[in-house]
Amino acid sequence: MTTVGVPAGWPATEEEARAVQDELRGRVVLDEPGPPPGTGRVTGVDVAYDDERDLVAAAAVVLDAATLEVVAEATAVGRVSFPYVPGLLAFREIPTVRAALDALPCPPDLVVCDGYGLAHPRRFGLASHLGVLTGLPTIGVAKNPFTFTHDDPAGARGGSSPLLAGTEEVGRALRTRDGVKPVFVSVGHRVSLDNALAHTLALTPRYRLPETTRRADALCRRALREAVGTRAAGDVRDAPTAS
DNA sequence: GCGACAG
DNA sequence: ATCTTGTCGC
Repeated sequence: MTTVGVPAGWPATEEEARAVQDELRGRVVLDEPGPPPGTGRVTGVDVAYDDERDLVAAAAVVLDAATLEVVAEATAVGRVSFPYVPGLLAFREIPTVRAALDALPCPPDLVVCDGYGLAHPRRFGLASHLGVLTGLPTIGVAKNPFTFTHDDPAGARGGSSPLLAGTEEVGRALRTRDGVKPVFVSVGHRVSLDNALAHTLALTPRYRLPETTRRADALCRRALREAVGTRAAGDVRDAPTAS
């Protein structure tokens, strides 16, 4: 199991983190359609936290895009690299997520993130940031509309409506299940919005959330439990004998 | 100034 | 994200 420390030079303040976003934002590629939905492999990434113990666990799960069966998976555990600040989520998740991706035995191809890409106060959310750092095509599928506005999409699966920052479309609210709250899709890096929506629908044959994020969520929680269990056992072993 | 705010 | 039991329903 890979263990990750906070990378050298990682931003320590909100000001530094925002400056990094402003600098890297220009490297996002928006004029590529990305891989065709339903073909090749699609990787989901997610992270679970134990702030008390300063632990983060990340998982990367590779699915066959046609069958949605698991092809490969990897996890990594690390130290919390940044506090949760709306708009700066990437600085909290990326080091451990990258370690998990690096630990995969095969190329990640398209990466589906649990959060946003372009739909971000500075148009550089987690999915875009991860895409720029890895060079991989990425999209973001979030569970909440963040600060953005949208009309309620048509009630049937496939219904969508623009996700708006003022009048600018930064993503789409997409209904993945009939009559169920939509998910919020935005482009990360090297994928078009229409393609991101098609991928999201291809990954939701049964549940609201993409199979990629469901699998990654389950795996990173398990990895965190195991890491905590290991640490707790060590603490007990190393602790002074109680009276 | 206050409240909201991906995970 | 995380704290948390049972419960209603397909």
